[in-house]
Amino acid sequence: MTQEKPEFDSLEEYDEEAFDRPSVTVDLIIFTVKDDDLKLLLKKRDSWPDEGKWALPGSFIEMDESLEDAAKRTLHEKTGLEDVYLEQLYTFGKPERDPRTRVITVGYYALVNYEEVRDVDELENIEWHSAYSLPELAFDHEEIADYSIERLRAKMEYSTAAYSFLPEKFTLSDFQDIYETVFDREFDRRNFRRKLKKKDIVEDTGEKTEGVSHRPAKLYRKGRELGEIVEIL
Amino acid sequence: MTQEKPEFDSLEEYDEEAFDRPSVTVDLIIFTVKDDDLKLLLKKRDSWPDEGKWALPGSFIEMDESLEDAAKRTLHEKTGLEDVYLEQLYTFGKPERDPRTRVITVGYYALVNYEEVRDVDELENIEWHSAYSLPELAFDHEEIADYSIERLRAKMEYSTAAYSFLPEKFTLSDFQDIYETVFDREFDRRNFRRKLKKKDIVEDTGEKTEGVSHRPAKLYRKGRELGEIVEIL
DNA sequence: ACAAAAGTGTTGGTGTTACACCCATGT
DNA sequence: ACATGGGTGTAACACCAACACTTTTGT
Repeated sequence: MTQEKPEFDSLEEYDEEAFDRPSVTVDLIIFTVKDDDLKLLLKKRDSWPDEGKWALPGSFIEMDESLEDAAKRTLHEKTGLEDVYLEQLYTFGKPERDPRTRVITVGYYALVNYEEVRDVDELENIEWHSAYSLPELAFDHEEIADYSIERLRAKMEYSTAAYSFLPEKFTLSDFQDIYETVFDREFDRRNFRRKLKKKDIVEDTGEKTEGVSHRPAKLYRKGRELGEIVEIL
Repeated sequence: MTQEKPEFDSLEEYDEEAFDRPSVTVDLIIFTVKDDDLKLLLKKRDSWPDEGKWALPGSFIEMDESLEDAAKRTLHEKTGLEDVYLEQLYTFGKPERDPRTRVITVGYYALVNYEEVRDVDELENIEWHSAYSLPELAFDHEEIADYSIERLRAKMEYSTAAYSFLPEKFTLSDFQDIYETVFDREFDRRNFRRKLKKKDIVEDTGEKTEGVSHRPAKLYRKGRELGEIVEIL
């Protein structure tokens, strides 16, 4: 606190003096939508501190990988997925956020299609939890999770990130259901559909759903790139 | 790369094994508007690497301070200011971004009123530079600066962050000039003013400018909190 | 025939854009 | 009197919110 504050320019001396360095991790908020519920993947902690509480999956940054690569690696370990929508959320670094040592964590959020995720039961102590009724979380992970929901909503208002939650072919109701789940409110069907079509967010495949006990719905595919900026709400 | 990848849960062992930890810094993008130009504060590097190039002011995180505190400390060192608009931008962590050692940097951007900044000439090798014609920057600071301009614009579209650039009392033209400078384009005066008034972004003080060689302008003050969310453009 | 979800248009109100002239002051 | 920037209203258009009935299929 009262020791010399090294200037950025003098990093060589800083190294020689071996000042303490913080640990740096990535933590992942892995979102999916399933059964009209927004869910995120949590891992139960098996040791001190916060043993038994649920935590966001995370790992340490390795010296030769970028932050995004670390996030992708962690995501792959937990879900078997690659090439999903992934975005840096925020960096959390209060000194007391981890009682063991100084840990700065870079949060990333990922949007995944539930059907494409490797069966999570293969992994010990990993489960999907509703974002709307989270258990008690370890460290400051509740703050991180809350913030990630805010950012997810902001992103989905003006981009096509929602494709991530859907299979290749989907109905307009599927699309709308995602929005109603994530925003936890209803939208007018006619107005919602009009916008999806006018802004070329969806593209007709010519196919229809089969085997449903009501009128079949047209199937659409994405009409823009994943994550492209378009006003949706 | 092929060594064991420690799981988050096993941090105690990780510590004992003394894996390398990255250095963590904050870098600041300190914006101001002066003479119809968007400017940011740069420091000339006086040693390897990139000696002679300009760099964003930054410093190392200390073990007992939060990221935001580190950013405030750095801002104070360079400008003498406290309590300014300050927001985390993004965290940059490519392994090769600094040739000396692994450095992860958390970018923060600050918006300051030029008149309130301590005279920068007191400090060696620190200068304001136009964001629209930056010199060659050290490290990946050009990328950081570019991204910060994008984010500054996004923020100013829907919040009152622009108050930061203005004195307590200002004219509607002053406010508009800030926007025209930051967005590098013109806005219709009547439409712009209508919105500022209708959304209570400005509040009449009853005073007028004095000593100008044209019609005096009404003086306003901020009508909302700094950084409050309101659509402005 | 009934249940279930799909599909579809119009209207009134609101907000946005584009545009031109007079006013108050200092020199 | 001139130069300089300050101040103001309106019309056309685009967008948005609210609203209910018919269609297609499976059981």
